[in-house]
Amino acid sequence: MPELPEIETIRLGLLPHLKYALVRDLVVRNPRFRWPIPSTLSAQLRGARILDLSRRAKYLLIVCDRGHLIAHLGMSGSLRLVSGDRVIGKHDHYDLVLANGRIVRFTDPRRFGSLHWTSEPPEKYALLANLGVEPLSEAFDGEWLYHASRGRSVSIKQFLMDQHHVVGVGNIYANEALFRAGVHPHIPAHRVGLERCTRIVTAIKHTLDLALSAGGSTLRDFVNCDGEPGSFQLSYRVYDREGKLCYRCQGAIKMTRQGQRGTFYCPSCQR
DNA sequence: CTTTTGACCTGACAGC
DNA sequence: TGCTGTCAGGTCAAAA
Repeated sequence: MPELPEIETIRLGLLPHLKYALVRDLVVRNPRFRWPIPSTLSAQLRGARILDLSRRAKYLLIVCDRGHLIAHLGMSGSLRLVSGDRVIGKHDHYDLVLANGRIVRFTDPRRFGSLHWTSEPPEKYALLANLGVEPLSEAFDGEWLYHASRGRSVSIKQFLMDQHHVVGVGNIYANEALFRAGVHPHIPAHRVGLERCTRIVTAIKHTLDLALSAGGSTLRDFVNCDGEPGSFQLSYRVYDREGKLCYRCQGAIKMTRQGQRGTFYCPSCQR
């Protein structure tokens, strides 16, 4: 499923094809997502000029001359650039048709994705307005994490996964980053000191950078805009490795559940 | 205010 | 073989 590096990979892949492209149409086959695609959107988009692509958290922002199209890929969504004669699959829910006949096709078996439109500045849009700091920005550092987590009783892992604090850190990266930082996922956030906060931040940036520089990782069924998996085989050190041996200490990886999400960790390497 | 739980959806897989 | 049940995931809304 796409996490932040995967969205960024898709953005970079689509950018040369979409920048300054003219939108011929938006074809919606199935508007039923978490938020329905407004029926008026197609008409609004016809003839629009795409100026740029940007990203906020895991939202892809398609900057148009008359507003912003905001796409979220949920957990099973993909955006692929296809030719006009490509066969339409069962889960191909909408097409952004360009004037040159090429299509940006959204496929999402589980329909957790969504498509939004706003003519306001995107940062004012309700779903984006309360998002936290970007994990790859300079603002996100050990000091920031330390101060932001004071007085918070939730576990450090759940804190990191809360989009109101830091965006773009999903379950897999949270598990992996905490292992790399040597921090136990169950520790209450307020009890993680500055030194460990710094290690966590470094580990998050490092893990995201690794996947990013390799064009996305092969997280489950991720494919980039050309329909290819990421070239970087992110070998999980703890995620989905319950009962297997820790690569560092040879102890058994443990699995628990936090907020209905699987947590994987090494009890002796993470404290 | 913070924190927890439920809901959404469907493919994959385990167990009968 | 085929049915049923459970799980995964991101993230908002509602409940506590």
